[in-house]
Amino acid sequence: MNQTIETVDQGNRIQDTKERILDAAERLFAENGFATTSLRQITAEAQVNLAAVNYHFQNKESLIRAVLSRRIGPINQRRFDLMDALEFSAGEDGPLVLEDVLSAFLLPVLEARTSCPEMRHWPRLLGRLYTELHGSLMELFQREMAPAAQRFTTAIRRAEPTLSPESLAWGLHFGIGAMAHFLAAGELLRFISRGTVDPEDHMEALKHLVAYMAGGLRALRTEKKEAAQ
Amino acid sequence: MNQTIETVDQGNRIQDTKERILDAAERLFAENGFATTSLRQITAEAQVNLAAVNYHFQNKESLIRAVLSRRIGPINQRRFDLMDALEFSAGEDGPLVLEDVLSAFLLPVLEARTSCPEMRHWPRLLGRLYTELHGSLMELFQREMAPAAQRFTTAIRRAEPTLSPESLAWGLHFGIGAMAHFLAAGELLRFISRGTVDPEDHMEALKHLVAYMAGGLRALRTEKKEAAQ
DNA sequence: GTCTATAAGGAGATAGAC
DNA sequence: GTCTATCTCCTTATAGAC
Repeated sequence: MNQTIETVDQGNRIQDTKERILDAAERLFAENGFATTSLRQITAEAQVNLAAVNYHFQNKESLIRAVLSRRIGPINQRRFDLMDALEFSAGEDGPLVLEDVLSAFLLPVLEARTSCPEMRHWPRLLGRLYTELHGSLMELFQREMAPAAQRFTTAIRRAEPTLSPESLAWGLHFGIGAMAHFLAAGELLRFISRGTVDPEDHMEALKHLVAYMAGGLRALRTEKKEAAQ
Repeated sequence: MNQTIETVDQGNRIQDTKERILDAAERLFAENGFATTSLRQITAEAQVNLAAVNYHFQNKESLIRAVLSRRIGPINQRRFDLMDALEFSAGEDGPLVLEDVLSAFLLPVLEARTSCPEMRHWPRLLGRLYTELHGSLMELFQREMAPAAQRFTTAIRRAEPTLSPESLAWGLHFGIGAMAHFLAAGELLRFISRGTVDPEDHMEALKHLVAYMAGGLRALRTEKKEAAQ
């Protein structure tokens, strides 16, 4: 057999076993979830031996961690690059536009869906993260996301200074939920819209998601609306 | 043993085996997810025999369906009652306030968390539904939710006539995501807010969620904002 | 309706040859 | 590094006594 040497990926480049496992795991975890995906499915898809998983990664949980870590870094780097550009053009104390900040947060995730083919499963995987994550994985995720959370919290407060810290927390949480749900279950949009909306169009998604999150956040600035009835 | 007769629930009322299984399953599914919860855990928690699950429900998937069906009906009934009241006081062609409609949608779910103790796990379970659901369960859910989706879509359009059907679909999807994420992972709010927000306060949650969704939806009415830079 | 006992299979993980 | 073979455990589901 010796699949390691014979098998090539779609780019005609030889992939080593470790990478193939990560790719297969990423796809299957995204598709079916962490708990329901077995190592056997992964090794079958990756065309490697079952024992290779335990050789390269010690166990299933470490594999999950490795799948996540591989992507989080580059995504957040891209976010930070976009924020660098925004803050540079805004100057030291110039205004920051809420929509721009939200775009810098969302664009790197949404473009991963289409830009490079090897990352097209990441968005859905990210969407799963928030509801399927338990104990140690949650800690890993929070640790890796903490710098980004800090920076975007600060940036949003600069864009909307009248937003209280508590309201910002609520709004951020809701926005992350909206994003995650779209990433994990975007196909529901076809059902809701009766086929008139295409969730694969990620520029449309970005436009609507940014507008929605900005409008939602701004609505939390003052809570002095007592609705009729 | 004969646990069926000896065991009583917190209300001093004798529960039968079937109900105890449903209660235990609801709690454990909400806590740990569908896939990772085994029937053995459920029967242990319910203090019934393992075989009872297969006697009362044919298999695990049917049990999941039963857990879901038991709650969806009453929740949607409560939603419809609230909408009846709203539409009655608004009259035939009177105005409908977006916040009121959203409250009618959200309140029955959020109050389930605290109002009656036997439903306190439902909200989190509902939150899991959207990302963990596969094939046949998704169909069941869509079928049971279709009437509510129809009615609230119509009501929101009446409250905000300038919202296009497509934008409404996007906004509804995002709002469901925000709600689901809060229900399933509300504890993250403690992390995001550094302990200043209490996700268990469901009146606060309703207030913020309604304001956020209303603001987000209204922001989708016109997309003529080209953000600077 | 409820129990015991067990079937039948899939899971993660490892030992040891190559 | 990669393979085969296997261990051990846990899962769902069922057969049959009571």
